[in-house]
Amino acid sequence: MMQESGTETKSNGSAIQNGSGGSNHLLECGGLREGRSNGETPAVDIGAADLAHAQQQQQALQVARQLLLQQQQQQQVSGLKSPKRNDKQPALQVPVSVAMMTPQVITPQQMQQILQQQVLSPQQLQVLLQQQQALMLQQWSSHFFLPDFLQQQQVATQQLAFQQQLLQMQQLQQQHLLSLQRQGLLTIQPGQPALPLQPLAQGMIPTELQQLWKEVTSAHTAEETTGNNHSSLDLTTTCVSSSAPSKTSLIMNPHASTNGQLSVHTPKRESMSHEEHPHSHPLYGHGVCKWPGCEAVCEDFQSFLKHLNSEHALDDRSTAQCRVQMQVVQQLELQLAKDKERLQAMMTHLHVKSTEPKAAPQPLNLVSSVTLSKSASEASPQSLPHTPTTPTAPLTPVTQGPSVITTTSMHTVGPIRRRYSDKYNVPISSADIAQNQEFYKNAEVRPPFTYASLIRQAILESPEKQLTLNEIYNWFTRMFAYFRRNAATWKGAIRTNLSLHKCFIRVEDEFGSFWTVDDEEFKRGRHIQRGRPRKYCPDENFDELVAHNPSLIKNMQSSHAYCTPLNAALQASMAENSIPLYTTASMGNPTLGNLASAIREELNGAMEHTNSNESDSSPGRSPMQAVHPVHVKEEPLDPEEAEGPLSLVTTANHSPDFDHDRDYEDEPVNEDME
DNA sequence: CCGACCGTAAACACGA
DNA sequence: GTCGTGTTTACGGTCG
Repeated sequence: MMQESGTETKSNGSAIQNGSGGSNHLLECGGLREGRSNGETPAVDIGAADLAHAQQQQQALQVARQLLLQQQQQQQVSGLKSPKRNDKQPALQVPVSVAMMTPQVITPQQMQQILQQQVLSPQQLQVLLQQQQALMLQQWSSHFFLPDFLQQQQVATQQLAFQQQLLQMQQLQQQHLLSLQRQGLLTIQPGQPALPLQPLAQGMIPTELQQLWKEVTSAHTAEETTGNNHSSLDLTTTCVSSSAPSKTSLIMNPHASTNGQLSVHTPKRESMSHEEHPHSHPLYGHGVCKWPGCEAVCEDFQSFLKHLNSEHALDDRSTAQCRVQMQVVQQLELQLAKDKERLQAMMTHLHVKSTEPKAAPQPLNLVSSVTLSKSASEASPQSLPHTPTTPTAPLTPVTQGPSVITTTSMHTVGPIRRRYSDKYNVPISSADIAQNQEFYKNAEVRPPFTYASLIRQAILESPEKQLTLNEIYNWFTRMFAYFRRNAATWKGAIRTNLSLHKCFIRVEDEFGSFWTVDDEEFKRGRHIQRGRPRKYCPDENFDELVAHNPSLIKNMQSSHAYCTPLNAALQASMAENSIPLYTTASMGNPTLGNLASAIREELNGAMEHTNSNESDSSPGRSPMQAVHPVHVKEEPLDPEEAEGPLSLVTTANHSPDFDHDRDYEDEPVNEDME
């Protein structure tokens, strides 16, 4: 590849020898064509936003987790009369009073909906949860309003005797236990199945229920004191490398969370604090009773216990509060599970993007002998992107090619060989390549883009929207490890594509030639029909003419470029594309800039007049000729008309010289055949 | 099956 | 003559 710099040296005075991926512009900055010689793509920060979202999500999850922990503590404590639990104190306290001002009442369903639909920031989540909690507590404590389920519950409890209350409490606790079981917070021992509890309990007498209650409670407590339950809740570091979790595994099952190092801080310290601080209690903090809606001031722990036993004894009110607290916890858990799932998907998604390249060292050894088509068929079972967020998406080892992740659309995953046919000739977005930049840079995987698309991308990525052939080569080798081999093959393909595609415009100046792209033409996807004479202009006289006019582009498309006006579509296309094409070139490079300005001016002038079909061009407009060349055609509906028009050029140029182009005389006919 | 597209290889021309 | 560049053609495969 080093040898390829010869031409470039000629053109800009500094060789480009960075086939392995160095930064071109540094080497080229001294050249006159420095502006356009850089095909380098600035590193795109593809992951920043995603990571930010993931971080935010994780923060939200942490907050939710903290809230959930506390809620569970409160729930457990409020629902249980076990003496063991009285020694415990919550490590976290929710400032319930903060949110009391919110007048709105959000039903659990609404809250759940909100929580499910949105990714809340930590602050938002916290505020929302606090508000909701506060509201609910207010409602229960005042008995002004209760949600339906609560009303039913309360009516039921009011009609029940103490025995029934016990039964209800037992059911509540069973629900709680079931919930905890689902979450993996509670390990049900073999001899102590929890599921049969429900039918069992219904047939039990209160004393039996109480006994069972105590057993379950103690089991729960014992389980809790180990800290395992809490550790299972810690999501901070666990989800990166794990595969997409199933719904069930999402629910914080400690047995399922084997893949992540469980963060130690919160859980164990909490449980230890409970053990180590006998006077701590989840419902007691800062001298205040933390019973939902209570906030009674208790001078010391003893008075708190007294208060707790007196004011929050087992009655319908406490039961209702407990139940509501359970609802809160459940919703938090649900939200947590969903957020965790979301985070999991996000992390998996980002993980795939960031690490897959290295994880797939020899993803597809399509390198050498396999043809593009073969690789395409192997690599891409499908041609349309699908969401990477689906659990199935990420890594399918063998057949998988690169994971293409689109940010804008984060949706392409897998080896997608994109073929940009004329019908589906959608340009590759910068993101398409950029997002997988690292992958293709490191893995010798054939990019699922056509040469034309890649060439276009290379050109468009360049500051000046123009590259020399050598720069295009460099871009390929720099951006794709795959193109660091078999140079002859793909370089030949590049050249062929440059010549073959209408969208690529060769521009020649005094320093050499470079290639630009007509994006509109590219989107049209038209190729120059094979067998038809094209850009090549063997006419010696013409060459002579070009020699006298360095800015003249050689690859003028055939004679009709000089005798027919541009069609409207072409004009629009040119107006859109040509100016940016040259704008940057005109800056910072005097010579080329002048040339570019001249071309642009000429082009603009031509644009304004082409509709007239008039040959308004003057000899002085010669640079202009250079520009249109290639696009001359292409109104599919009316090829001939499309062909026709372009008179920019000048009678003067329309010299006998061009008549030698008889080879191209039938071009319009051929194009019509398109 | 057909045609368009694509990738590849090759031939050829041209200029340095 | 060699090399880089550019064009054109042929061929086979894929895909709609």
